Amino acid sequence: MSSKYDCLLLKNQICFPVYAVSNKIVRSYQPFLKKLDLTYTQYIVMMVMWENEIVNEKDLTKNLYLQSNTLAPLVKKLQDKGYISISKDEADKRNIILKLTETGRALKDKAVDIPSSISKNVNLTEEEAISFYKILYKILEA
Amino acid sequence: MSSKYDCLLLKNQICFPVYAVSNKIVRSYQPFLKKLDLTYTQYIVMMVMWENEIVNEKDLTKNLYLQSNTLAPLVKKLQDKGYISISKDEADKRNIILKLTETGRALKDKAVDIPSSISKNVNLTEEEAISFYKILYKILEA
DNA sequence: ACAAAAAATATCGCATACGATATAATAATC
DNA sequence: GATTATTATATCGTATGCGATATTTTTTGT
Repeated sequence: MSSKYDCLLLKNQICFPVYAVSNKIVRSYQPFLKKLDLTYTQYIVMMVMWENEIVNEKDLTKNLYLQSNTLAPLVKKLQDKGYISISKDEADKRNIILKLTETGRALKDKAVDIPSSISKNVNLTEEEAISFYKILYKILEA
Repeated sequence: MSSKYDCLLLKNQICFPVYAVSNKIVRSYQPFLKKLDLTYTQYIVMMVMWENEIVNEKDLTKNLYLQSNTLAPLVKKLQDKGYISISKDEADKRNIILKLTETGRALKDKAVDIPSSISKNVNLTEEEAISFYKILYKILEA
């Protein structure tokens, strides 16, 4: 039996499990990140900082697919914790420049074991992981 | 060149794109849901209500992979909008019973076009969608 | 039946996310 | 070079999500 309402069944939705998995992932990170005094979103900001050391806030919003009004209070917290510094670009005062501090760089060594700890719970096969990755980025870049 | 820090690169992470796609999906729903006076989370609650009409709050938390402290204020808002009613189970007063109202049921007809509007933006092939779905539920049920 | 354990929700505090609007700085255009 | 358009952040309000703790109700064990 099918009805015009079938598309509204949770089990027929593709968007819902993405949302649920995302929540689950963020939850599963929290106990590990607590040791670094980071939330999940703060952690992905730090990942960008560890990779680039000096980052324009505008680039950060693009890298993380988030907006300035989400990131602004968050990077301020990271500054308060001493992990980054915030300054204005003298050449173009509209731009905010974030710089990794020594304390922030030191955190990288504590973070390095986290990804493997998480992936233990996820447990995808190699093919699944590759396929999953491709599809996710296909959607992100659409 | 590889380093022990490679696992901390955003592009090598599987968790990050899930999080970013989830945000993107929720964002893309908002203009459509605004017409129904619903947020995304309220919408998935309504999907459960449309399917079941009468729902135990405990079952709702399980179906949506969310907690009571997230859902409690949210269902109260749905009650305020007149879409559901909230009552206690007389047989076991710990249980909260949610019931779809007529107004809530009527909303279903307005919602029925939303899923196809969204999937136009996503644009996965049939195989991709199936594979994606399987992997997501594998993670959810792990 | 009564105390202890378990189950379910209630409450609180904190940290996102995002739309909407405002403001500041720079670029473009004539 | 003054005006307009664009770009980038700032501010505000609303709605989640979640950990932690407390409270209420039921179940269990004896």
